[in-house]
Amino acid sequence: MVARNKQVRQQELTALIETEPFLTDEELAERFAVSVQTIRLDRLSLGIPELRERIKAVANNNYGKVRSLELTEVIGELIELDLNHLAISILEIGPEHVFTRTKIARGHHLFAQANSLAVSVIDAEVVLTGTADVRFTRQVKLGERLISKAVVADNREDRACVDVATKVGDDIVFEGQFVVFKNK
Amino acid sequence: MVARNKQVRQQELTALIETEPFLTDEELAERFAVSVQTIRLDRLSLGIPELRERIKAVANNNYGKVRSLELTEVIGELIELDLNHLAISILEIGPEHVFTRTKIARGHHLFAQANSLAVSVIDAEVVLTGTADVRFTRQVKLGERLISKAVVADNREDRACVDVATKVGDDIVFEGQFVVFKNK
DNA sequence: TCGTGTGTTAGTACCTAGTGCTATTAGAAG
DNA sequence: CTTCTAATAGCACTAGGTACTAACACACGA
Repeated sequence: MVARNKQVRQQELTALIETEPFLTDEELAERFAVSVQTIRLDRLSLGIPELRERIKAVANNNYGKVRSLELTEVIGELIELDLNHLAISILEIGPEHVFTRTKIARGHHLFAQANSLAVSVIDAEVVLTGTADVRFTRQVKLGERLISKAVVADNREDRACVDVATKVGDDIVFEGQFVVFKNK
Repeated sequence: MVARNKQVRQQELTALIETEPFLTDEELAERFAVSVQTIRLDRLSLGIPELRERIKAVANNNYGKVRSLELTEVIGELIELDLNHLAISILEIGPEHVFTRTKIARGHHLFAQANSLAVSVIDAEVVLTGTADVRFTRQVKLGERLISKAVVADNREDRACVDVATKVGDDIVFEGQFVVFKNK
């Protein structure tokens, strides 16, 4: 049996593994109705690592990722913090931040970076966002590095006003005024 | 050599695997200066699965999580959509949305729900947030269900104005005015 | 002192999901 | 008919285990 569908199979294999990375060679062989050895050769020629490596990659990715996206107190990497005055953070836009079609970052990630920075710059037990007035001034693309700077404009007993500006290089991509409340 | 440190070692093992789940029995044996077999017996009696299962668990967890948190087009569950007029979504506040200490939801999740709803209600190829004016009117706690309603107030050729209100029960917890831009 | 029990180590056979290599075969094209 | 490619098959080997058996050290108690 000569399969001139080799090319087709290899394309489908690549696509399949992208959507379902947790399939063994044996399961893949069944799906494509070829031998396990053929799948191995395909993987080899396509540079697709073995199942256990694929699982590890997913695990590793997310072991860091979920932490940094959801479980840390600040979205992005906090690189400077002068409580009640100034804070700076960096966020690198990865595939998880963008619209799949356009590769443009979703607004709420920029908001999240700025909001968490505005909250963390204030020195109080509990700080919550009250109001925010934000402008998205330029599109942010996959791979760009957002540098966000929060400056405390007004700091009273129960509330503070924080101005946040986010840049990519010299371009301002986001500006926001946050009014945050301090609870005892 | 009688080790009365068995109990201590097992406690430390449990803790270590929680913080560093990607260690083989051999590496663990070295750390605790015992034989590999001892580590195996410890894992067995503590019910700790083997390395490959631990990796799988991490991968699986996050394979679902990242999708639902980051890769979906709309944050929350879209329950009604009348393009260019109205959209409603529901978001249940889970542990991943709250500050660990206070169990209060982070503002950017409320923003994300509202922002993605405002973007999805507009019928165009590419829709991006331009400006947003938002107010967080009440704290949202772990376990509460946010019902967000987006109404298109003004819809022009190149831009639209969307009002979003989010409620928990009858309480308004978030209000926002989004100006979104349509790109061809 | 002699057992007995606990903790630890050692070793074997087996498993999965592979790698890497060497044939061998089917079938189409020259 | 030969030659090439795609596919298949088999073997030795690997990591990181499971499951089990055997042996030994040492403390404690009668």
